[in-house]
Amino acid sequence: MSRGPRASVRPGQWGTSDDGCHILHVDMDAFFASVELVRQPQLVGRPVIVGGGERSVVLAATYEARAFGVSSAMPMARALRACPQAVVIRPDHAAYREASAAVMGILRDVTSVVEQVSVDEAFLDVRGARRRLGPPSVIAADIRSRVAAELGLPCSIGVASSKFVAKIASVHAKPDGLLVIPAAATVPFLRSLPVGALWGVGGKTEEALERFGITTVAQLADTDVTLLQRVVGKASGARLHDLAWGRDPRAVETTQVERSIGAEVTFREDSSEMSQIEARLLELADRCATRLRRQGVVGRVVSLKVRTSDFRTLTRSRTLGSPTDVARDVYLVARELFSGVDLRGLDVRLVGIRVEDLRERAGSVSQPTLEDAVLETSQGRRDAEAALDLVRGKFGSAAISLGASGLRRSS
DNA sequence: TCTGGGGTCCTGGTCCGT
DNA sequence: TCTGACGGACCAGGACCC
Repeated sequence: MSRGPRASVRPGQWGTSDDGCHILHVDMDAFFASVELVRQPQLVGRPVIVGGGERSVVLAATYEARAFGVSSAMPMARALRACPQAVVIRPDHAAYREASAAVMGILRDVTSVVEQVSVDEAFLDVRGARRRLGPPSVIAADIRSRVAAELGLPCSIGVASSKFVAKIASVHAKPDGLLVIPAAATVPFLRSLPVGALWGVGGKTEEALERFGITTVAQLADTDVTLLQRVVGKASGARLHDLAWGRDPRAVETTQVERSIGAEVTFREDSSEMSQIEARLLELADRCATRLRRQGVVGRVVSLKVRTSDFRTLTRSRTLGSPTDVARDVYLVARELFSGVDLRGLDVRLVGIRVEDLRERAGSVSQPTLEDAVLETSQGRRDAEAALDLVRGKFGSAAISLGASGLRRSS
């Protein structure tokens, strides 16, 4: 579901040699929509939008819908105005996860060096597979054939000498294509692109660069790095300059460490009702804590996000004395942080909770708090919530939930 | 036009200890 | 005891990605 800007590129325009091009970027085309077309083949050829209700945005759209100007991340209301005849399907994330696992299974047949970036894309380092399966471009073509034949899903693949260039190549290969950027053509290829094609250049950075007359990767590459650093910051400036010259030493990482776990929700209607907001905070804390326990991690920072009816986003965070995976702990901190937010009389549109600074639960030391002494032990609360996990595992997540009454402080 | 939900990373400000 | 420099931790916010 890449959204980067593109230039017009013909297959083979930059050459066909895949020497030194050991990185593949596999990107599923309109993934959620494609999965729905497999499930409902009668919709093939029709404009289909996967998205939620009026206040949500487009998650995926078929190319037939895109022809009407519909694009991912567009507000649903606007998408439906652009394409009123579109078939709208509510997202079924479980189905997409299942399809994603099947795709990743095919990729891991090719090589064990697979880095799954998101539900619909992955990097592969195919150096170790060359002798067995052939050159990278042949491997890429085989992957596309297998994914199409076994799962009925289209994907595009970029083949290049680095992750960043492979990623851009897959964007330019869409839809349902394959693009090789030979190592020797890397810099000329990059120089042909608009600056927004670079990873890390979104709307704001593009505007900032444009003020200095930088609209293409070529212009950025030729700009003094210290000037870039003044415009977009020290770290970003150096990184963008490196990328513009095709310098991207990142390896394909097979293990990824999660740095935070969070959940957020947008109210159907903006609200100022404290009981409603607190109920949502409790749900979110429960969702975060459940995932923390499932992954065997605890977090030391609780961060609250509040979006007001004027679309202003505020964040507040607090570092805990000891890390936690207990919903009650997370909820109480989030509620306290919320009480300190100045809403300026506005209603709340969204609330979110994120638990950060994660570490292995086994290795963490949990210090008893004063509250533990007054109420019950943190371990006791954790045990109770772990019991809920078991019930949910057996009867489904809707079977039981934390109640606000059980979490109320006794003070 | 009217903006989801899951994340990561960076920057700048403040506070505190040395 | 006061002052300033410096670095690290923490915090809030912004930008970006899928």
